[in-house]
Amino acid sequence: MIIVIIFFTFVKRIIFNQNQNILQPGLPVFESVFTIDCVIFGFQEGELKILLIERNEDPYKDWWALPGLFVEHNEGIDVAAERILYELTGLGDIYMEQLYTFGEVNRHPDGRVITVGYYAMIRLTGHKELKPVTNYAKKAFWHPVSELPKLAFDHTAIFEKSLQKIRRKISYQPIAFELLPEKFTLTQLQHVYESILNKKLDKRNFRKKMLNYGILKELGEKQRGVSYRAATLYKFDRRKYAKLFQKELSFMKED
Amino acid sequence: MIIVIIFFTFVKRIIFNQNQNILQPGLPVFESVFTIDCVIFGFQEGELKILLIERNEDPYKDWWALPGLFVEHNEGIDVAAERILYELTGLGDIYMEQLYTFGEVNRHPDGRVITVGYYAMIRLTGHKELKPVTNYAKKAFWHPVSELPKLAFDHTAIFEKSLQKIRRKISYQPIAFELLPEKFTLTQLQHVYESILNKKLDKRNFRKKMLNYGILKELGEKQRGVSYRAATLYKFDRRKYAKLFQKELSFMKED
DNA sequence: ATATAAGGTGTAATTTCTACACTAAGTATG
DNA sequence: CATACTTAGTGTAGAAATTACACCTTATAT
Repeated sequence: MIIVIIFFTFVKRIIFNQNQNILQPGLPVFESVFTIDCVIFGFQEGELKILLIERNEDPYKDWWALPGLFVEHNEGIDVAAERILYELTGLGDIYMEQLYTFGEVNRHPDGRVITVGYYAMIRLTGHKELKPVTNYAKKAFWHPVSELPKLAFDHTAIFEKSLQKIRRKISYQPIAFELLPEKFTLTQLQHVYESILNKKLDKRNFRKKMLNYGILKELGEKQRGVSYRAATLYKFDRRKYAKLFQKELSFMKED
Repeated sequence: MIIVIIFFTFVKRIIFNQNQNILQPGLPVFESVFTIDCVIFGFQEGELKILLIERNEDPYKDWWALPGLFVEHNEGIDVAAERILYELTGLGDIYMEQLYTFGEVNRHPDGRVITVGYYAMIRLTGHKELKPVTNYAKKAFWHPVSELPKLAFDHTAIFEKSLQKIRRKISYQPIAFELLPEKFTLTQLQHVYESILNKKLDKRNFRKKMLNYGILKELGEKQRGVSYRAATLYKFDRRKYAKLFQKELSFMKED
């Protein structure tokens, strides 16, 4: 009996998945289901938002959730993250970083599912259309982080971890531009910081510090179409930004 | 034929693993094998070391590797990390933090295996005996990070990531004590920093800074059994350390 | 022309960081 | 017991970064 089962198990593997594991006998091998969930931050209407989907599948059908799906056998997890985000929201070519892996036994009601969280901060101009490409999601929608709905699974915990992460990150790397349009004012930039850190910053000190980084390039232009006095527009200088970033990295690598 | 295979697959699941996944039909579910690898830092003979095992199983039999094994279905990954470290090295009750998840397709020669890296910094006094409890490992041994052997799988990359992580970490949190005995001298502490950061630090500035944190308690005692002038011993003040750490956390949580 | 709302600017006090070199104290040796 | 040796232990001045703080300017709307 047992032999028959083992035999069919192997046949199944060969048929369904060439890349399936053939692990040494003697090892207690358990296979698990593996997903990726994405926390995508955007800045819209002066607020920090994240991208949620409305699920179209059980469990948690009709709930809001982070965009997340299963990882396939023939794709690395970084690549999988990009595919998954695209399939559920229509957003492509988004570079995400790994956040944390959530592997509590009961985090998924239907069985053992381990998930890797990814996060990114993106620019919302060019108004990318949100439309799920598969039908695991009914729709995708930006929600302000200040008033998130209840989320499926442990997604609230994943979101909170990602918020902690970007708070830390903007404190030692000036990456807040990623949330703004190409051209932005210093006040807009300050608002991004304030909404991530959730506290007010001093205007003069903020400007002094940002300009001192030396990665902002003042454009000749002013804001257009705004009531009251228009502010100067800046963009960030990729060359100098790269240099600063390298310094940051070299601090980490330090030989 | 296919029906028979599916049937036996279910039978196998029921027999071998009660906790197996029962996931909704319609989803393209691929199961993967899941492991944890641990990077354990220690400080011995004035050097930063990590704990390696000599593998007793294919693939990479007889190679040096990070202690790592499969995660079981009924254990969360944090718990699994502790179990795995114990089984391969005999070290128990070690609190580890998650490092990163490595999920490249071909990182394991026998199939798709995703691994979660964990790391810890531990105190080597009380001379914990290293003896593998299972026979997946022949032995466990401390290796200086300055001259590591070639490691199995992508374990060298995992190690490098962990080194980056602790470098960052000691730069904003004074956690280097974890590597030292209960009572230590400031010079010993400085050596720990120097070997992690891999650069010389200024003695006076280092002492000033450490004492300013206010988490070191000067014991009345001096070093014993040392040639030449004995240095003052310190231990770290858990209460004040906890306070500082809370402040650190509250910076992260910030409401 | 006037009111309104945001843009934009400087300084002083404090704290933190960096660079730098000599004396003190205990052990080992002859 | 005198001397050599080795590590312990200490302070200061200049530079850089951080903080707190308030008013005038300028474009638009009425």
